[in-house]
Amino acid sequence: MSSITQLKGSCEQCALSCFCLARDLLGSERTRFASVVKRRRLLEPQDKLFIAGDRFYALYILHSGSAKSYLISENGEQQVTGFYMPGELIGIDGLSDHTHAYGVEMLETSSVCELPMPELDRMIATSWALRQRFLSLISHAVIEEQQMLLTLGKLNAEQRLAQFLLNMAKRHAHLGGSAVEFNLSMSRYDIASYLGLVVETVSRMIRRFQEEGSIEVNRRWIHLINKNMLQHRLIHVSERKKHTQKKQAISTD
Amino acid sequence: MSSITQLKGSCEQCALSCFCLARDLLGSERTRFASVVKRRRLLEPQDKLFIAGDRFYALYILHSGSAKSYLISENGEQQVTGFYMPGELIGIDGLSDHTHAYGVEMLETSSVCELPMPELDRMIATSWALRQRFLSLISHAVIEEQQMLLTLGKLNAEQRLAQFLLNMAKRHAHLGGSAVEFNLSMSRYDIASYLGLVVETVSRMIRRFQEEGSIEVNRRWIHLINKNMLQHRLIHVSERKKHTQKKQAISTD
DNA sequence: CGTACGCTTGACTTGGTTCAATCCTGGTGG
DNA sequence: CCACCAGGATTGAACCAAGTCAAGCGTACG
Repeated sequence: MSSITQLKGSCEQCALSCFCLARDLLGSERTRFASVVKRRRLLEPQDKLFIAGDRFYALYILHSGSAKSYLISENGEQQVTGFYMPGELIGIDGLSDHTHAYGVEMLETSSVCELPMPELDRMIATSWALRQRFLSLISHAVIEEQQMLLTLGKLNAEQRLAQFLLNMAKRHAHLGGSAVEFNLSMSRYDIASYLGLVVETVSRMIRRFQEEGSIEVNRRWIHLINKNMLQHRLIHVSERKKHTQKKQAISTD
Repeated sequence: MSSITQLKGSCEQCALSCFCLARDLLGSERTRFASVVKRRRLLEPQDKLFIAGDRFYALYILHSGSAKSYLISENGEQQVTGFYMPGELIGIDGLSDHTHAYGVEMLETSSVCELPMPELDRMIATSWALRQRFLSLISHAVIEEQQMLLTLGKLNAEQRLAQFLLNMAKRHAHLGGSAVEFNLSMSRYDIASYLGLVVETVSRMIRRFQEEGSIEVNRRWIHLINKNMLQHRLIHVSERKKHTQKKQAISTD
């Protein structure tokens, strides 16, 4: 297949290297890191980078495009557990027992840099900067997931969507895009699954935000007109609930 | 405070070392690991090992007792994000930006081994076995959290509690305890928060399991009489839901 | 001994799901 | 070029699982 491109030693020219695992590497270390990148794989929408149960042998950096990770529940439903954007590390679920615990599927035409674990491990051992960066990225993934546990555990549908949109905006901005206008690469079904909702609820919440003038939407194109209104929802409970909370607040001395 | 005990070089005698970060270390490496353990801290119930925002400087291994990690939501509610049992690694949320992202609070009188990061990092760099074990534990934490995202995203209250009880049983068994009889160290409130439910719902689900004879409960003491009945619920939809579906199917003609 | 707190229980309410119908829109083939 | 179709997305109506509210129980502890 022509979906494999040899790109050894291309990290120096890669515009993404200021975001990815190589971010903090200088001169010779960056060159050495480039040699760890075995190849760059080109993938189409719905292509799977790996699925649950696959043998783990490499980590990946998403170079372009986007992807989702997902688990299949015991009764066969798909639960989306995360979305990946360029520069992000994919595959750390395999480090535990050399078998992937979840699957990763591309949302659009994408390319990923493949980092075979033996080579990467050797460089992690010897490069302090890479080791710090690597641990930092893993730790960040843990924190993001914890945040998501809070989202699923405590927030209502409206708040979950607001959080999701603000998070997407932040990540787009981080990559140099607009912080208020962007295209979602995932379907409403993926968003719903990720947020622990059904697709109808997502649709209704989007409409609600549009009607109040917080956002403008056209299919997958999103324009955040008033971020504050979205942020406000995360802090304050919806109007109806407020006076019951006041009672609790008084007893918090 | 007398809550600090100097225990340098005690890993060799530690019964837990076959579970913890030192598991795969042999002879001299294990001795060296013992010197990384700066001290063992003794903590009382409700003591905080660290809270969100604290500066990160060490990782910890829970030596005895148990703990919970938690986040505080923007409107001040506590979300329990995980429980720790002996041998488990605590504090990886700090590796990202040297600040703890969540808090960890003891559930009972506990002791933790403190591993200052600079020393641990040096050993991770030089010991292949420790590095593998370390990455494995972190990866395991990621997988556990992903599993929890599925739990919160797809399972109903009954299934969440069943999953929780089976998971607790498995972890107790792993530590050499009984797989069917154990004491929970956390309150119903913590369980409810962890499972994204309210305490009343947890109470009702416990009663439901007792009434059907799956479990026996006395305060925090749990006896799993019929694990299969609990496991069954994770795969199949509850009976009550089934026949309401049937009823609807009948009334559709 | 009493009181505070963890836990349980019952009655009621509701946010989000389910079911069903319809509307887009992009791709395909005649 | 248009007709057709499939799958994503939206909308409305009805329902129910879990939350809320309120009351009461039991036990640990000062």
